[in-house]
Amino acid sequence: MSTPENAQPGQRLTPRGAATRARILAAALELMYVKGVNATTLDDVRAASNTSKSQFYNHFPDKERLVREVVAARAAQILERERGNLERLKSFRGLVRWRDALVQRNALRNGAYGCALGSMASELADQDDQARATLAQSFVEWEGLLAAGLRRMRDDGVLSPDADPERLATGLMAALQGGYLLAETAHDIKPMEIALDMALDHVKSFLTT
Amino acid sequence: MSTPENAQPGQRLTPRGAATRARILAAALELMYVKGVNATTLDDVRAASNTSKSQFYNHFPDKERLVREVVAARAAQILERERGNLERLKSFRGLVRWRDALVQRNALRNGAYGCALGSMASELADQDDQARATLAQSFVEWEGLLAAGLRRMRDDGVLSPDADPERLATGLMAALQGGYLLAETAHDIKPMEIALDMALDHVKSFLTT
DNA sequence: ATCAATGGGGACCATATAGTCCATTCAGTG
DNA sequence: CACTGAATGGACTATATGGTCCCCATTGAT
Repeated sequence: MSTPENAQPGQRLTPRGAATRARILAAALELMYVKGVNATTLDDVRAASNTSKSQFYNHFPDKERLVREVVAARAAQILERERGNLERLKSFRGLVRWRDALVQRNALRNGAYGCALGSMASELADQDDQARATLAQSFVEWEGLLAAGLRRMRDDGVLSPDADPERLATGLMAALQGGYLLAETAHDIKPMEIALDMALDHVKSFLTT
Repeated sequence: MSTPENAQPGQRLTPRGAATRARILAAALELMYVKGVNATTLDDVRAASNTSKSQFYNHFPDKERLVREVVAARAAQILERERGNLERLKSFRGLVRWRDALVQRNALRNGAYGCALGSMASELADQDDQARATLAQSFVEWEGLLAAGLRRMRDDGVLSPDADPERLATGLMAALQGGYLLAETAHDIKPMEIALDMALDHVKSFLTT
């Protein structure tokens, strides 16, 4: 049988096959970021990954599934990165470093493409409910990393007891996402800097020292 | 000649023709909002507007032009509305009313589709530079309305002299757009409320009374 | 009524795109 | 080496989609 009943997990997979699958996913990850999900065709992915049609359908039942795996992979990648940036957050300076890292990364492209997660959210939220759910969950986890750091700050007495970590985290995430969007549209990261700085200023108002 | 040299302005246009053009644009405006720009086909527009292919190409040279007119029309519509909501802004309570109006409107759909301008910005920014420029300009004008109101508040002594109206306006817009995105993704307007409230809290910190 | 110009209906075309299928090659195991 | 299942190449199909074209209808002016 050329097309496995279940093009997903299950049956055996040689290292060679696994490498092909990884190449396809990596190409799609990149293309869907820079061109957008809907504007990326399977042929684009095929060409960029140096694979053939049959290889694609050997590993993915259809395009929708590829999209969902791309969403999941991107979410995992970003959460991994953010975990590294936030798991030891415990001071306002740490929050500033977090801000700087995001701004610098986005400055490299002058804001182009926006947030890898946010742009997919905007494109898929009203089109693929499963993808939307994954994205929503990812934002929750991302905010959770921020909230955990803010909670540590509060518990350490850095932030006042009436600071609400979850609320602040949501506000920071909104400022970040809004900043990404304005920067992408303006081709200028200034709005992103302003948005984040304003959110940080708000956090600062809860500092005890 | 069936297709006018210049499918845009120029040659005569009867009321009948104008009505057809308006119907096409209105249908595209709606469809591109709920389905997204790229996911809206000319056939969708044709069906929704009860027109034929030749009618479309009588009034628009191609799809790209339609998209640009949709962007311009939406921007004009939103700026018109926001002008009404902001031109007399001169108190913090006015800002709260502005927030409430946006949240309520978005709550009707539980956040679905997001901001009509923001979602197009995300989709078109890296795809159609002319559309991107129009959208960027529209955001600037929208922020300008906010900034003008904030400046009135500062000049009236409602806000402290060190409040920066432009900065605050950009921060408010980012919070709004980020809030839209998170609400759209979560299918819950709560994040939008939190984002806007946090931005308003920041403005509040500049109140003199 | 006639005529010219605008508006309209819809068949038609070229291409892009998702998806199918099968013959062939490759790699591991007896 | 022979065999087997996975991996691959790539032709092929069906359909969607943007865009063209031709002819007919409507309308307003003379």
